[in-house]
Amino acid sequence: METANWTVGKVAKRCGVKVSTLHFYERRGLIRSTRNAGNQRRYKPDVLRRVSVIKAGQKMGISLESIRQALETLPGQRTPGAKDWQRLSTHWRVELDERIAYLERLRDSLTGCIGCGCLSMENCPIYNADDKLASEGRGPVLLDRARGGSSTVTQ
Amino acid sequence: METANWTVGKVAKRCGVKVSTLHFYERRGLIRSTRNAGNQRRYKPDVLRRVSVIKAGQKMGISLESIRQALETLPGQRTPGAKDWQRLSTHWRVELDERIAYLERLRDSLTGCIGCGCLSMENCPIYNADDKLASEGRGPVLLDRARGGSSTVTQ
DNA sequence: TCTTTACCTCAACCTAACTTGAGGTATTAA
DNA sequence: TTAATACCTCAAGTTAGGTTGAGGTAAAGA
Repeated sequence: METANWTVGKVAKRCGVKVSTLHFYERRGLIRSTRNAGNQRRYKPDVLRRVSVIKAGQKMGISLESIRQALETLPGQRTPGAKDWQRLSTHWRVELDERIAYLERLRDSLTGCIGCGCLSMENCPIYNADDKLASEGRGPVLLDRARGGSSTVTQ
Repeated sequence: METANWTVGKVAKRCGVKVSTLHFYERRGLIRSTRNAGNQRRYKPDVLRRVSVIKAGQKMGISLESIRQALETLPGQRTPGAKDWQRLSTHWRVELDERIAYLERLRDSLTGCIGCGCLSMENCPIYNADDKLASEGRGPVLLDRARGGSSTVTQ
């Protein structure tokens, strides 16, 4: 067991996130901490890698909840090693591939549309492009803010 | 001027969105309607294409606000024609290309990481991957829900 | 020792993109 | 004509991913 002696402020600075973000991640079960005598958080050094992984996952468009689930598969007792992180990144690599493929299909459709100027529901291939990823429900978000409620048509 | 005789319910059904979504889009200035004697919305047929464009843009990861701005460049008086929609899709095609390129860079970095199992802040290329797109501020979202506040580190 | 800086909790706020519901009016079909 | 839909507005709720602030305690350095 490694010594848990990183304070929340140090971790925040080192990882480039705010202290409040670390609190938030802890509430969400993405990272853990122990407390010192004065009830202050103390982290084991592997928290640094965990936060990196969280940020990397977010860049790939993976939701915090999915990241949490991925982190959950890491060994709880021993400190995760290279193999563990490899498994994780291999998994995400696949997701990233799918995401890229989806956007490429969209791009191809769009290229078709540029010719006809359509982009219209009835005719446009882009509208009917393979929606597998898009409709997969609780998928991730990319590069920015919310998209809100499901677009299911209960009508 | 085309006849504005689409009711909100018809448009919703045809476009696969909820009535409340159309109300919402109107409040946000993405679509417009006129009212009949009984204060009910009536739409010109080009609203169908506008909604398609909105949905296509969202699939590409473009925010509603950016979509609004794009739609704003369409002719207000005459009904937009093929040329107008072409200009729009050409513009988005570029954005989509950038987005794909960003994810590909990320994928390449990740591939490197799989070898070393790192994914860690200090060493991992993915962590320091070109963040141009990601940090461009109010960019769009992809395929799903919110990611929330900016990740600027004011410390 | 004293003061500054860091930390703690909890509640409330923020944005995007919608959805839900209440209370009431229009339109449509039988 | 009447009942069933469809529509209207406005306020409030939802989710993700955080941020902000108040009120109070701990630790660190001069």
